[in-house]
Amino acid sequence: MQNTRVSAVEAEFETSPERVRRTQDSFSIGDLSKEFDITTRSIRFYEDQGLILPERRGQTRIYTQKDRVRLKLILRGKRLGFTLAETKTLFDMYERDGSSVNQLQTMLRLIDDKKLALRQQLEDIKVVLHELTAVESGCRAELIEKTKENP
Amino acid sequence: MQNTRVSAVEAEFETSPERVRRTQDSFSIGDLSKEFDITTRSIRFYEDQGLILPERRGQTRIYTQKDRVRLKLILRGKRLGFTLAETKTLFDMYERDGSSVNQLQTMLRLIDDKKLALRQQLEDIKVVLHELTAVESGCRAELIEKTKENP
DNA sequence: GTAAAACTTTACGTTAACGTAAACTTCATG
DNA sequence: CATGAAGTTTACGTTAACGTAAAGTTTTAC
Repeated sequence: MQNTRVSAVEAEFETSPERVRRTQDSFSIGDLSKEFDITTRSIRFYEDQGLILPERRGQTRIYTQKDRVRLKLILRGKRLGFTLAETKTLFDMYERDGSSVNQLQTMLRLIDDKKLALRQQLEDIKVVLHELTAVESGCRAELIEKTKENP
Repeated sequence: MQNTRVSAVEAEFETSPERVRRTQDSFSIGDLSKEFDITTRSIRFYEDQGLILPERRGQTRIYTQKDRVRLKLILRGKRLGFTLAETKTLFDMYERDGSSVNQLQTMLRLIDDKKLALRQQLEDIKVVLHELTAVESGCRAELIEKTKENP
């Protein structure tokens, strides 16, 4: 009974069958597109890019809980500014290295890069906001001049 | 002798011939590409998009001070987050309305839009930075766990 | 006078993440 | 059994701002 506690990140990857029995365990592409409010085109695109690999019943795609979790992770990644390629890297890494120490380190590197880039962006935006305010002041002053000239 | 003072924005548009006599009054595409550290391809592209209209001596483009000033404005616009299309709108407006009250108002609207968008971006980035930090903490905690398990 | 440098036009390629359209099959339902 | 919903594949289109290559002309330098 060691390891009753499941880490947050792994909990999203490993689908403990017992805990989800009460909900579905397979989904159509429509189900998922509704649940996550994305188009079926997007879901198929993620498959094209090698991020998901649903089973097939004939032609039709059948998605498991694992696929569903992956979708969730893809979308979270997007919110965090990861490209699909970066997210795929993490997935591939997890495939090859279940224990995933490697993956965690890669994730940390990615996060660090993102944070750096975002901080830079933050600074840039602040600068531009100031510049914009300056230009704005200039414009206002000029407008007042013009309005004086032609009342 | 009224109007000795020239407004900042107009000063960039109107090239007072007397004030620039000591420098060149025509430039090659190479001159400008070096001065502004952009490729000649970019300069020709701006022409394609209708932002500049240099004279020609035969095939060769001859740029005047006015063109040079426009280039400077294009680049400033880019720094401020304006698209080429937006900058073109301002140019076109100036062409049709030299007095330019209209232009100033449009500029103010554009600036306002940009500021709003940038502030939104700023907020978004802050949120993501926090999320990233949270995920990072999770990863670190997990790494420590893993390292304990397999010393 | 010739070779290199600078200039020209034309036009396809790039990036990311899908949108959109066409043309088809499969499934459920009244 | 027809029809409409949901699914499928294929493949071109979108956006912004150029990059890059090819193939030609003109100018400058020695």
